[in-house]
Amino acid sequence: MTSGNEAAKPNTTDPVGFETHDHAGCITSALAAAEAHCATGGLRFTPVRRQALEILLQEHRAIGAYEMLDKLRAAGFGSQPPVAYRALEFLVANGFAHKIERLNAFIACAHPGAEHSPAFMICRKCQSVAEAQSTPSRGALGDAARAAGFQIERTMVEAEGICPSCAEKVDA
Amino acid sequence: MTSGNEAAKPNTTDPVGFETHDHAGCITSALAAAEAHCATGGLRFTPVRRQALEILLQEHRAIGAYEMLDKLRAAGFGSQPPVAYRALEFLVANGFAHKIERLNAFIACAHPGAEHSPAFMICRKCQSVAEAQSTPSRGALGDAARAAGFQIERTMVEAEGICPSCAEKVDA
DNA sequence: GGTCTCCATGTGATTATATAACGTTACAGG
DNA sequence: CCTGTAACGTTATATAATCACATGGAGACC
Repeated sequence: MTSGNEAAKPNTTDPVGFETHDHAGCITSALAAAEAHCATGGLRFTPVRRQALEILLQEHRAIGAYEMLDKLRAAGFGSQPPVAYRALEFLVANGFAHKIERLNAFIACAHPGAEHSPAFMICRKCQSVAEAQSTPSRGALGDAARAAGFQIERTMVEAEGICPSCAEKVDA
Repeated sequence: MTSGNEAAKPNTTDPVGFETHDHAGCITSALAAAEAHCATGGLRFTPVRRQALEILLQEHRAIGAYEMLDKLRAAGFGSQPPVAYRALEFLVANGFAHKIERLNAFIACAHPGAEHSPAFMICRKCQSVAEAQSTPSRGALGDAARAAGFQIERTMVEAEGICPSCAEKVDA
């Protein structure tokens, strides 16, 4: 609410999560993209899976598997942990969501469809999470991996710190 | 065992974990370094903490808190989870060990004393872990953080893939 | 249409990981 | 010696994740 730039559309490579945006629109388009991707790839975008993705998109923050389970139960689905874990596993496996290892929590992908290796910025005050891009194979890690003969398949990058919103609250 | 280069001493910035090295020596020197650091900083390098670090150094791999607890119990210390978690918390807080979020496990720091932001290479076959350096604030993530106004305090970089040893076993 | 198979779902039970809360003990400083 | 603080040990509990098994639906195939 500190600015009135709701007309500013972030492009798909911007970090998302610390700024206002067209929320209803991003939910709709992400769901549509997921549906299309599933149809193309022969994947089954079942009701639980759709609901789980919609929950992640609505919350727009990292939520734990049990919190997801509560919401799925409230929506009329099963009430045991595997229900949530299986839906989340599907979403993560297909790039619709990511797991934040640091928080043992899950968040909707901010750049659905695009091939990317995500990096996350996690606020240690308010726990909000923004997704950015990382360049895993470049830089020191890539050099070390090549030198050691290690074949990188996937990288997790999670930065902990203070988000702009919390920074201006405390100012110190 | 594929090479006889046990005389080759890796320098302190090399990745550690996928190659032979002077194991007894690295344990001794790491314990001494920890002791010295604690004496300097007024920290208490108590028996449990020392034993915990020695266990991590001996194993030279990532071990879970409960596995650590078993070993501490065997060494005559308390047998309840907080015993292990507190020792590990101390070691991590003071840079003697790191937590591998991906594995919910802990590993002795390979570059004790040095200020560094570690990056890990985790083999998905044998679970071995090597520590390298990362350059968090450089590259795409640093750019995104600056653009978003996010103040990075700490970064976790964990790469999953195949270690050289497992790679030559399967060859595919 | 029948039926077979595969995959997804739902459930109960269990395992794994981590922390809360509290009393006791060791130790440094006055 | 007294006192404050930090570390330790224990009980109990919270949180996270998986196992194992039964049911059911959608598509493939005849």
